[in-house]
Amino acid sequence: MQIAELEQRTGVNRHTLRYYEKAGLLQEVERRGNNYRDYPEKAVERVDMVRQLKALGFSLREIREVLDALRSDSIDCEQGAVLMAEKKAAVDDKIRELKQVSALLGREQQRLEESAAALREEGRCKG
Amino acid sequence: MQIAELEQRTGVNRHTLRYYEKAGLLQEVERRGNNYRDYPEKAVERVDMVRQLKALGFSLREIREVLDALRSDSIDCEQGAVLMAEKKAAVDDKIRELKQVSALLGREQQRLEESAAALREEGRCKG
DNA sequence: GTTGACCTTAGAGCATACTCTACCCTTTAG
DNA sequence: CTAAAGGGTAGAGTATGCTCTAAGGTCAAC
Repeated sequence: MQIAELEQRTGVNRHTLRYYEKAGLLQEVERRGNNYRDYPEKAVERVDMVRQLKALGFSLREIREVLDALRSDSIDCEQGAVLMAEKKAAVDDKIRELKQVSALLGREQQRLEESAAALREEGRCKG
Repeated sequence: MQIAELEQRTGVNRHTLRYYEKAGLLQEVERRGNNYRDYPEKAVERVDMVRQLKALGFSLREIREVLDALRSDSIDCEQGAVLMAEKKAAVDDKIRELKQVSALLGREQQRLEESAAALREEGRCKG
């Protein structure tokens, strides 16, 4: 598929797609005779993965490492397994931290709701 | 406390601390007669919260919104409760996504470990 | 064969979040 | 009093991750 289709299907700007390619995030990009890029179907999935990991706070560098290991034909197995384990540990840490944040936000939300209810006819919130 | 102590206790560069203050992330910073900043104890906690949220992929703007609502003496209760609910929903979404990523990484790790074991005396990994 | 919608590259510009430099003031110790 | 250590501001510089512009090639329709 051409870049316009990938842009439309992923919602990622074409300039950004070329940027990702330069950054090594998209490696299976063929060229036609006219020098136009020709993306495989899998590119959609791959770009979505990049978007997803990005939203979770990973840098492009980290995402590239993960994608490289997932491709796993250019990397040593054990090395790949170690990298996966590391990334998984990092992700699991993030999950733990986010759970704490979620709990904190939940408590605060409740507190604010109670104050709001109590002061519904008195005026402003006083925490 | 002075900026050097806060820098040392949080591990955050003093330039960055001043930058955070300008960005509205640290609002309870007093000044002494000599114009030196005088941080309260709570600042340590607050900076840690910023660090934590940042690591989880929140922008300073988002962090500021959360911290503002947590301070909750300058914001309407109901408004604060709504913001908290929104941020909590965003965090919970992230948790769900991270769990999927963690599972995927776990599967890949296992796959790579199995390949590594199988090919231990054959050579390179072939996925 | 020309118009218009595609595509290409190189490089400029922008937002965010630092990080550092320059230059000057304050405090503390000798 | 002076030197060293620490503080202040303003603003420059850097890294990341886009996002856009300029200049030009390609292709399908008329």
